[in-house]
Amino acid sequence: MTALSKSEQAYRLIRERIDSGRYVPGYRLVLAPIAAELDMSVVPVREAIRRLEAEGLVTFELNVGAQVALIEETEYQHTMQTLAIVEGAATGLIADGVTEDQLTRARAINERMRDTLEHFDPQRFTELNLEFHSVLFETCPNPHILDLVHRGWNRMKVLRESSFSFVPGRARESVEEHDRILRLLGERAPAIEVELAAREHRLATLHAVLEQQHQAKHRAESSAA
Amino acid sequence: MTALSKSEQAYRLIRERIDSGRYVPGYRLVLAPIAAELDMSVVPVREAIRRLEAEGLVTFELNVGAQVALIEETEYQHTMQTLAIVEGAATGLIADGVTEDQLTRARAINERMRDTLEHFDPQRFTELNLEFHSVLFETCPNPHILDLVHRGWNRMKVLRESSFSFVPGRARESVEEHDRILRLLGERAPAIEVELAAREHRLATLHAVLEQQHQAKHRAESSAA
DNA sequence: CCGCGATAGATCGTATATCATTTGAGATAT
DNA sequence: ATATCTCAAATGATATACGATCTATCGCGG
Repeated sequence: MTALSKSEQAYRLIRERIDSGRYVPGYRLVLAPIAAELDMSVVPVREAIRRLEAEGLVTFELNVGAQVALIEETEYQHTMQTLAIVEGAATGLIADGVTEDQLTRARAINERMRDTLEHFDPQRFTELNLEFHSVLFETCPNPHILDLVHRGWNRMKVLRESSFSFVPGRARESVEEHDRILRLLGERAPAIEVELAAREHRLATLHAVLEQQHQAKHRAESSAA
Repeated sequence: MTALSKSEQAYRLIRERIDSGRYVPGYRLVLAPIAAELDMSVVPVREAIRRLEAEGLVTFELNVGAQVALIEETEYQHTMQTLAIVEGAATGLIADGVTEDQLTRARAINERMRDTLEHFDPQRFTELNLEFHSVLFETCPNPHILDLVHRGWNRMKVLRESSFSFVPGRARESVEEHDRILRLLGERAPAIEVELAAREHRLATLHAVLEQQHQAKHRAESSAA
């Protein structure tokens, strides 16, 4: 009835804790305590950590051990840029086969996102955002691309909690960009157009965050002077 | 002096054998014999196989074991399509920062490819092709995208050996498309233009292979009738 | 003759034990 | 005071052993 190997259990636990931020970047994943907590030996825990390593969520050093992947300044940029590319591509790929039902549901989700703009809840907004894109990706014919999108999302989960805060006003733009993507899909625009719109959608968020960081830095410097 | 863990040794051995085609798709990776051959216990071998699983080179089933990933008809398409997207993106990203030195070396490699067209050697051609793109990717600022490209190449290694043969005439076109990409890069064309050219380059190969398969199938059917 | 259940062999999954490596604290010498 | 050396504790890496699970074969009953 378990149908779940111990290494799978360990994987899920560690993964969940990284996602939730309980294991922050830099946290050392020591085998023995984790194994003890899960009431298993270290062997399955090692396997779980190896999987996480292959996914880029933890870094590893021979005879030293694993720690939750650290994020450099540029890491966020690269992840977002990559996500923009693969998410854009995935959206472009659905352009030809998107159904009216999908569009209807996506529109509904986007309206709910619009509603939340009044009493804004970043957590909820992010959830709805994932839902929005997930609905569209349902009919993506290329599972590889979808896999890359999901990897990107997972990576973002780690990054989000760290030092990258929310950008005011970006949510509203985001909803409008969703409108635009839905409109393009609805009027059966060329796939490349849809792709680039989706890509820009993600890149716009990246640029907004970078801009905000730049300004925050500038403020800090002038106040220090 | 070893500086190499056993699980790493196991990983490399298995990986090399998958790449070289010695372990064909469907081949069952049984722990004990591999461990015996490498003179180690099964534990590091398991870890190695887990890594390969995370990379998609082998599939895994609980309590049954691992086998080299099988390729369905559509798998090749999806892999090539994904590779077209990420390789295109990577090429687009270098557009702004490409150096004259890179272009010179890439041109030289492409000329060597042109030379091999006379007495054609698919193996050699593929090597040079990788070299060509590698030279360009040297300055790619986004390591994530590069990683995706390499994953794609690895995946292709597995697929190439299987059932997807060479397409006559495609090599010459390929060299010409390389010329085109180099020309765009040389005249500092917009990144998106470079990206789409590189993407098309890869997609053209995909379409050529599909077309050839379609014709082969058609021939088989009419001769059967 | 075919289908189904029992059984044995193969193989995987995990625990325990041991060896190897790293790291840091304390001692010692310069 | 600082640098380096030594050694012990912590931790990772691997081997071995055993129990669990699957798979294929064989025999039995329909």
